[in-house]
Amino acid sequence: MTGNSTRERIIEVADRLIYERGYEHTSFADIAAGVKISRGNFYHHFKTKDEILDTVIERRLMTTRHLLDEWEMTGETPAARICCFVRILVTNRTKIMQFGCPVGTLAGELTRLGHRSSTRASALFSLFREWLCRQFEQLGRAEDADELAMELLAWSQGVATLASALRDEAFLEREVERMCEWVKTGKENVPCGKELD
Amino acid sequence: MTGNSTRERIIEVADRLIYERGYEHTSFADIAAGVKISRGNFYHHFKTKDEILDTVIERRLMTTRHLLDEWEMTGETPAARICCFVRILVTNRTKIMQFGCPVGTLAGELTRLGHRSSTRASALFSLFREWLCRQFEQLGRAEDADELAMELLAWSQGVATLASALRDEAFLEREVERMCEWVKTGKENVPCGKELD
DNA sequence: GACAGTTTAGGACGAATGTCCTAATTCCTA
DNA sequence: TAGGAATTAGGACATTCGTCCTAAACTGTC
Repeated sequence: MTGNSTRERIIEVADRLIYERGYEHTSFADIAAGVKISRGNFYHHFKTKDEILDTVIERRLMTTRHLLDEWEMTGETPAARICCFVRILVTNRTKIMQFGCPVGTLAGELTRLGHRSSTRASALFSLFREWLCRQFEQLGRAEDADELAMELLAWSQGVATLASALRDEAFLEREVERMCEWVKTGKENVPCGKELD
Repeated sequence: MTGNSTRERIIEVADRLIYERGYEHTSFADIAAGVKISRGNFYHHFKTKDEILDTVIERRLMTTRHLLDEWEMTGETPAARICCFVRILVTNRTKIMQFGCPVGTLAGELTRLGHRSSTRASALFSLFREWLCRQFEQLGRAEDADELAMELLAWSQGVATLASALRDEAFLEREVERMCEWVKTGKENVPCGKELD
């Protein structure tokens, strides 16, 4: 039951593999090989594959809550805190370029397959949504805070998807800057500073 | 070799199933059952699973080219043509809510798995990108046309992902309206018409 | 040192997978 | 209409999948 128990190591490897390969494409054998235990041992810790998935999702929810709490504690301005969120795209750009956004890909896969746990996976989005919503409220946008939160979520999702598919890391970095600018100024920094006619 | 040949029917069913379940999660047996032929017959038309995938991708590329050509021929203004693109989100909203964007999900899956055909799948994005680029050029934004195209692509991708994961069809419809507004006015219609401070 | 409970390894299981073979049937052409 | 090519059905194949069982090894307690 210690932090480095076999169970904990299984969850860590499963978490990584589910991100890198997707849930359906991650097998018991893959995870067991990653943890370096026998497949039989596996069943002692998790009775079904879905049970691992649920555990991984709950773990991600917990990790995300802690991350958001940390950002909230930093004492910076609301705009700066929102930029913390935006900049995870840059921080994790190597993995995002390879595997996409961990939140979006899992929620997408489970929703598409009509999996029982798709709701819990999507709850990760809700976590970010509500946190962003609070930040926009503190920024003086109480009336439309949730809409702004959804807008920023969608924006960052799209950037992750497109940068990964088109292998365009410069695009990812450029868009992160534009998002931060948008948060600070409230205006979209249309490229080249022109208006569409 | 006619239009309704077995081969053509296989491609159609494979196209649909690959969209609905993803490539790895679509089996020979699934497709064969959909076409109502034996699995053995299958091998006469396609030697490997990857061969079907390639055929489906090429078919999607062709279909998309025709679609874009049609939009280009309608003789409307460039802004109206761009809105044609944006509104496919609404037109296909039922399937998008269930299975996400067909372009983004396939490109994402293949990129993540490091599949040989990921580049061709991403070429679908390039098709839209170049088409949008041309429209923005005709709209008098030659210098930053490509950046605007990427921006709109990312925006629509994010909206599809988020609407599907959070089962929020109203969000999808609202964002489509905002995108069309953005194309016409060149300004982002920030919710509630306020500016961030 | 004996014992109970936990953890582990190894493998069995039926089902499903992608691939491939063979033998029928259908179709077109000479 | 006869013969050859194209198409089809059915199943064999090795492998992998999630699941589950059993027996050995380990752990801590009296």
